[in-house]
Amino acid sequence: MTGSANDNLTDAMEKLLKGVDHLYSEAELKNRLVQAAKDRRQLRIKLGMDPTAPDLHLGHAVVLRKLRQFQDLGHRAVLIIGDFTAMIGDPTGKKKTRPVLSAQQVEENAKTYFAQAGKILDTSAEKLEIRRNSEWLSAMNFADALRLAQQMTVARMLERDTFNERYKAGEAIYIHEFMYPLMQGWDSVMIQADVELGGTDQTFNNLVGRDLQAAQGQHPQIVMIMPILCGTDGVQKMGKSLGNYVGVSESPQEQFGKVMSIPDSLMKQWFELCTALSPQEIAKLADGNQTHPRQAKEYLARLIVEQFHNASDAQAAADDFRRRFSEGQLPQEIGVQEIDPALLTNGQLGLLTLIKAVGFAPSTSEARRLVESGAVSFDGNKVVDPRIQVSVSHAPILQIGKRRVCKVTTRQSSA
RNA sequence: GGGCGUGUGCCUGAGCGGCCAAAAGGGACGGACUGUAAAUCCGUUGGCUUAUGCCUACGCAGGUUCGAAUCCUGCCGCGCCCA
Repeated sequence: MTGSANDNLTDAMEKLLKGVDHLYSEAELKNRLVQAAKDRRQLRIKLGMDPTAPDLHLGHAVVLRKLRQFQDLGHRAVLIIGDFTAMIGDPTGKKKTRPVLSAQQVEENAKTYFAQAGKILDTSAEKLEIRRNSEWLSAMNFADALRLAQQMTVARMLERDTFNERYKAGEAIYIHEFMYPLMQGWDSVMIQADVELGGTDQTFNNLVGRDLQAAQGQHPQIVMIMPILCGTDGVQKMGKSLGNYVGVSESPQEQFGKVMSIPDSLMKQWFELCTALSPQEIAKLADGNQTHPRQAKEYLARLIVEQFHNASDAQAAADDFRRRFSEGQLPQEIGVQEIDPALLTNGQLGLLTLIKAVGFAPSTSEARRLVESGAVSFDGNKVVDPRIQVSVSHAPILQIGKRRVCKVTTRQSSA
């Protein structure tokens, strides 16, 4: 009994430590796991979500996957919807004041969030608890807030990188920004978190939670920090606004293609943070002498697509990719775009108009540029003259570059 | 409250009253080469039913000029310094 319990613990620790950037602290986590097993109690694993960004990508998935591991070991994920803290916004940079979200917007964003997070998390009731921090934060009055502020010194606040840098650079730091870490830390107190997960940018906030809990006589939470995933450009961290992300709800084709486009230098990190492969397997795949980089990348792409779709979708995406980009052929399935018959004059319309109508270019000028630069082919023939008129009665294929292809038909006037 | 400074295209950042749809770099897009990798090279990068044409653009509103992103006035935003 003791022997196998120990083995379980070792296994669990090994699993939980994989891919972790920082852990405060390993010893505490181990003790907490042992104690929980003894008390037959689930650990409460906290993760905060920002209700303004409902589009999840691979970067979010890194932390969510870690949370899932805890769930698989029997623990309970406690997701905090930061509806109250969203009024401030995490002061990671100099952003304009966030618009206050209505309760309804928060609700909708949360719904979208869970629809996506559900692809990764175990959503069964005993493994997942969802809370909103307005629940306790909006009930606090000024005196409560002051008591909370008493727990922290300015010097301590200024340790935080973003504050430190801004302070040294002489940039403005508003007092209310100091409240953010305190509020987030208070969340930990209120839900009695055992562990809080987060990316490296959350280190300070999460550690504040530890202090506040200790001051309230709770066992301070263990803080587990995951690395920030690099985006497809291989330079900046993955983010929606940077356009270098792979979204969890994108199509298998899109996900596959995006993964294939990452720089080789990024593969190792992605294998580590986005797949369940062992370090040994990863070492083999990341070594160009043992595995051809293209091979390795294709495998990576499949593993990732599988997580958000399924194995056969991943296979299909791989086949499609090969066909289109390696062999330069048209895809198996070509999407059909219908255009408004009103655009036709004597059964024809200008090529530029067509390109715009099917959404391949945002403006006629852009369409013109594409044509003039030799990117466009119609009906299998390259077209360079922007003035050409075409007919679409035979459902011709329009292609721009390698990625944009469609079959064009006219919409049947049904009304 | 006072003083000084600043506000340009997706971003950074030049810009003499005319030659500015606006230098340069980045990014993005298209092409060549490839493994939709990296590196390199070429082209494009406000809009307009298709244009040696027109329209809209340099924080906002006015003004001075034949003519303004460039000068003047007011307003707004941002930053620094003094109080």
